Amino acid sequence: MAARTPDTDLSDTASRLRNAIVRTSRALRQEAAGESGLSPTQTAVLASISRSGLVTPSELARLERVKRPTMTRTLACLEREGLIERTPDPADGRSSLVAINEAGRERLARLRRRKSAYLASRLRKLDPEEVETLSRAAELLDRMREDERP
Amino acid sequence: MAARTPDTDLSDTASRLRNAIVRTSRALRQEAAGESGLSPTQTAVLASISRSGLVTPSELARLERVKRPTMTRTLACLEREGLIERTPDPADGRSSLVAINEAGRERLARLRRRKSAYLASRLRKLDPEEVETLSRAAELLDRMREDERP
DNA sequence: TAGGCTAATTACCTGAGCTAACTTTCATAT
DNA sequence: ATATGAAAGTTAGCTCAGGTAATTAGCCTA
Repeated sequence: MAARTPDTDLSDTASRLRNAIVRTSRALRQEAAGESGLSPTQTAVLASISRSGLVTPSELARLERVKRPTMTRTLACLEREGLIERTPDPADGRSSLVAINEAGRERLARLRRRKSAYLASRLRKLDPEEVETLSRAAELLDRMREDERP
Repeated sequence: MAARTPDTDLSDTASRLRNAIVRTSRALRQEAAGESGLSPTQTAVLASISRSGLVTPSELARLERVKRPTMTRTLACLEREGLIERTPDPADGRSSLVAINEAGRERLARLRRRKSAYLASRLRKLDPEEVETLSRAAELLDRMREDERP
């Protein structure tokens, strides 16, 4: 059986991880402001829409773990930018279906190239083994959040 | 010699890492709102002050990679909460020196226990080896940001 | 000692999260 | 058939945390 990790170590790791994430997230936000015109939040939502195909605002809010009014605002912004389309939901008159359009796809492709450049340029300075560590960390972070059911 | 990591892999890793960080950061912010009374940003600054001893607002802004007015506001908040003290800088009349006080140290200790609980409780469900991966990832994220000199 | 640089602050803008309250629509129970 | 309750979306209004521009006060140097 695997050795138990002492709680003090876990707290320490948690604390360091938290600070690293907060600061990196801030750096990402700043980077975004300069280049692309879309914030990390907006980019994440656009990517979610792209992955989902046709999706309701509520579902998006659930995916992004954000409350519905927040998603309403973000979608309004993406729509203003002309990156998404909305059609009425034929199955539910209260709802609408959101989809990415051609401009959105292009923007997303460009963003993936340019905006990941911030992290990618830094990843490029690391060993392949360190990149692998970060890649696995990304999966772990996502998995850690999965069993939240609030 | 180590195999070169192809750029497409780097972009992919960068993209996944970015989304994971953005979403985790959001989860942390929500968690913070409930419990402790201090946001992740405020916590990070208080921890920075604690590490630094006596430090000027400008230096803190540099450490946290934030503009000075932003730091002014955050410090005002920490001061209102009675967690830090300011003394005039004997060497420079324009500046002041910031230090954590006893209440700040206590709060920080409590925060480290309580606020890391969010991450710690999730870390607890992972294998020790996975925790180790995240621990190394935290170091790597910090190192990656270090060579920014804008 | 005049002029320019730097530290800090103030005022104001934006984005992104939240809750509360409202409208419209759906589903259901009577 | 209709009344009631739940759910989707929005609107309004709050907060925090970032930013820029402009101001004030102090430092330094030619």
